[in-house]
Amino acid sequence: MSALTNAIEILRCFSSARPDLSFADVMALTGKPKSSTSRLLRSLRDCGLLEQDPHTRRYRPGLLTFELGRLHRAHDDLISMAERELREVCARTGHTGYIAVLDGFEQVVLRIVPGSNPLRVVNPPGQRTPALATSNGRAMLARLSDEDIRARVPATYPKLPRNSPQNFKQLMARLDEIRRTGVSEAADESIEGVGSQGFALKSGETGEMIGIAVSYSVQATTAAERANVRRELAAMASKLRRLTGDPLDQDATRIQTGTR
Amino acid sequence: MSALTNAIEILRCFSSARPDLSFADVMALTGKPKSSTSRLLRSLRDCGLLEQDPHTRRYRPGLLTFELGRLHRAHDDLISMAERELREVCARTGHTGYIAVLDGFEQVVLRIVPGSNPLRVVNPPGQRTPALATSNGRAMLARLSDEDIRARVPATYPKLPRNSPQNFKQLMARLDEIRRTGVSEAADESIEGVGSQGFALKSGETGEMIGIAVSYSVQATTAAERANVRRELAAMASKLRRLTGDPLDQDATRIQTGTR
DNA sequence: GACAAGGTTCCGAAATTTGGAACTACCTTG
DNA sequence: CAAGGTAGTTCCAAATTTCGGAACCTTGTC
Repeated sequence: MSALTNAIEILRCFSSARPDLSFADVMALTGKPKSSTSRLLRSLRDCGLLEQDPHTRRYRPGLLTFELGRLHRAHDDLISMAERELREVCARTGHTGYIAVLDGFEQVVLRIVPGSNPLRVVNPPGQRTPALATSNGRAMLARLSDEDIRARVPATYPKLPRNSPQNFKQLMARLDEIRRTGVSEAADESIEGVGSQGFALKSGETGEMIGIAVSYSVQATTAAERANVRRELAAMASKLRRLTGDPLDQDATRIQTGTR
Repeated sequence: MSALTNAIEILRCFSSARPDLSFADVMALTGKPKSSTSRLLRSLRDCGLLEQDPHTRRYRPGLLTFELGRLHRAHDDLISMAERELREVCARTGHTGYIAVLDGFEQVVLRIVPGSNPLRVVNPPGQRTPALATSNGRAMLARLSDEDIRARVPATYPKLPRNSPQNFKQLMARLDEIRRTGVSEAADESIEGVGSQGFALKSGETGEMIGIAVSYSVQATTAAERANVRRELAAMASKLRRLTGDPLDQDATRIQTGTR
């Protein structure tokens, strides 16, 4: 196991739930002996990947990660193009928009477009959530091959919110539905009372994939309003697929909120 | 030279001026042989610290840096307290506010508070600039010991904009002035026509230091307006020093826009 | 088809990492 | 104040990685 692997293992211990860690936390989370942990933490601190609070002695991601994180946006073309379109839809509908990428069986929020309707934004950029429990997450999964999906879902199926697929079979059923209908929808999953609709967009050029979703309060929206969101998303999906050369664009006449 | 050191050396090649790099760029910038560069880039990519554009094959900071960079913000107390005060000053004066930290002889922008006056923001968060050429950068340097300053300035004094100190002696003269008068001011340095005033804030608890500045167009402001900015900053400095237990707070009656 | 640029793989020598144990520093408690 | 605990560092020989030159692929180009 290389020094870099170890370093990454430590870095991956940090999350929004645990934005800072003590020496003991890191030791427990990585299961490494004291001496190794000590040496590694010091290296990471000295090189700027971690910072240590002088008072509490706890560690947190360092200045270097802040700088590099700002540069990550260079990811431009696909994401900023999608963001531009999403902004318009959010302005028209008043709802909140999300753009995320898939990483394993989780998704990471890249951009948020706050809507005008009051709805607390609970997923700030950088937030990591199981892709199985979101509309755009499932839309992205639906575009993978079945074997790829199987490889991504952990051996022990994760515990998900009540309305999310509770096991692999239910998951595949929902993905199949997305593939058939082209619509990915979620309601009362990650957050009670919040629903969303989403789709996956894949660049024909680079093959990279992002998930785009619009989320709203289930109570505060009518069925008609949700149908309107569906139309807006379908139009956005169609336009973006054309612009980015998404392989799904081939039969551009069909309504494609989701996938195949 | 450890694997981690090499990895960091590569990561530090990225900057806002060069947000993505090719294999050859990295090789040239690090001066490492092909084989080492190849191995290292692959490791960094596999672990998520870098991403590779599938089309151009160029590398850029990866998803992991994005996530960690977001967490770095949790670094709150001192910075968010300063940001809150800065927001009020910027709202009152209409100018743009900056918060930065010192790293070697450079500073990194952490937060920006856009003013209502139209002035293009040229230093987005994450931006790295020589601290010698900004008002708050020099204010931070002024609070270090002379030997510490000497250790930070590179052996060959860097080439700076016309109005910045051109050599070590000039630099020390300006720092001494800051120490005496308590005021740090810059005009027409990094950017033509832009001036700024700043001060350094140090937490009495943790010892960490940040630089706070307000910047404005030199042409579009009167001397009276700039004097007003000075008063605003002095008031903010005084209040923040009290709140954070800054060692400089000892004689809180004096006007302290800059440092001792 | 030859060439160059860009990049990967191989391999033995050399340097680094590992982790147990001993050690230091600093609290807390009886 | 001594004893015990917690937190973390340093040491060292063994084991693992890394290093970099050279040979080897792959792709686009003239």
